[in-house]
Amino acid sequence: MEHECGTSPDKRDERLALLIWYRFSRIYNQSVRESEQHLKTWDMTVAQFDVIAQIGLNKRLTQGQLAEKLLVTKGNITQLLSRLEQAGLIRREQDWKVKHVSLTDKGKALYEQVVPMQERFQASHFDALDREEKEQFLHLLKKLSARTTE
Amino acid sequence: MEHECGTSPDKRDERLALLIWYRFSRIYNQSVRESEQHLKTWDMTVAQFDVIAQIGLNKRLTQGQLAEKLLVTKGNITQLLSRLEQAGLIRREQDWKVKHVSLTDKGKALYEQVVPMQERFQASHFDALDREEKEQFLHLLKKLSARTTE
DNA sequence: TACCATCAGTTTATATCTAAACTGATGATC
DNA sequence: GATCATCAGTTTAGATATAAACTGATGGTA
Repeated sequence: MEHECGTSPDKRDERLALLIWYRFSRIYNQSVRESEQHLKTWDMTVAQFDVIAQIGLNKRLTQGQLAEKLLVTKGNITQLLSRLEQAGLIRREQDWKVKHVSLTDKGKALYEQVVPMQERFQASHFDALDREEKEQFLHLLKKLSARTTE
Repeated sequence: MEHECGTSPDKRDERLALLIWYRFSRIYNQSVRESEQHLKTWDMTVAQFDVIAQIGLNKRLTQGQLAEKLLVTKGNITQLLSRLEQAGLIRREQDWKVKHVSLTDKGKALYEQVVPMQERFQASHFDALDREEKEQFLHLLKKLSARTTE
C-alpha cells in the first residue's frame, strides 16, 4: 500500500521484521519438537503436558477456564480431557452447571515429577544468553505482547 | 516456588528463562492464529501459504527439499501437495527418481498477490519495536538458533 | 406455566502434523 | 543377471487443533 520514493527505511524495516519472524518461528517450532521428544519419556505430548501443568498449578478449575488459560477452544479441551481421564490422570466433577477438573493422585505424582523436569528443559533453550541478554529479550517480548494483546 | 534468601542465581536464571519461554510461545501462537484469520481471505491455511511461498521463492524443487526447507516430514508434504494440486495451484513432475514441484499459472497469480500481503502482515507484528530494538531482537534470536542448530 | 436467551460442554467435519510401515525405482556388488 | 541396500515419495494410524452445530440446564420474563 506504500510506495515510498527515496527507497524508504520502511522497506528496510519490513525486511528486518520479516527476518525476525522467520527466525522466531523456526526457533519456536524446533523447541516444540524437542519438547515433544523429551516428553516421550513420560508417554506424554506437549498438549497433555500443558493441561496437566495448568491443572496442577490451579488445583481445580472449570473446563472453560482451562480453555481460556491455554488459549484453545472448549472442543479441544473436551478431547484432551477425555484422554487424560481415561489414563486416570484427571477427574471431572459436574458441579452446578460447570465441570470442575482436578488431578487424581496418579496425576499429581506425574505433575510433581514431570513439571520441574520440563521447565528445566524449556528454560535450557535460552542458556545461550547471559543474564543481561535474557532480561533484554524478555523486555522486548513484553513490548511485543503489549501491542499484540490490545 | 521461590524462597529467595541468599540463594542461587541459577534458580533466578531459570525462572527468567521460563518467563521468556511462556511469553515467547504465547506470542507465537497468537501470531499464527492471526495469520490464519488473515489468510482466510484467500481461502488458505498457514501451512498452505508456507508451501506456496517456498515454491514461489525457489521456482522448482523436489518434495524432499521442500520438506527440509519447511522443517516438516515428507508425509506431511505429500498430503499438503495433494490438496494444492487438486486446487490447481501446483504441479508435480516425475523426473528421474524425484518429483519436481512448481507453481501453475493460477498458483503464480496467487503467489504474487498473497505473499507480499502476508509478509507485510507478519512483519507488522514487530511494529512495536523501533529499528534498534529490531536489530537487538534479531541478534538475540541468532544467538539462540546458533545454539539450537548444533 | 410457557417461551426464550444464554451458557458449559460435546460432537462432528476438516486440516495439520508425526512416526512408522510400505512401494517402487536405482544402482552396487557378487 | 540375481540380490540387496538405499532413497523419494506414499500411506496409515493417531494426536492436535479449529469452527460450527448441537445438547441440556439455568433462569428470566411474559
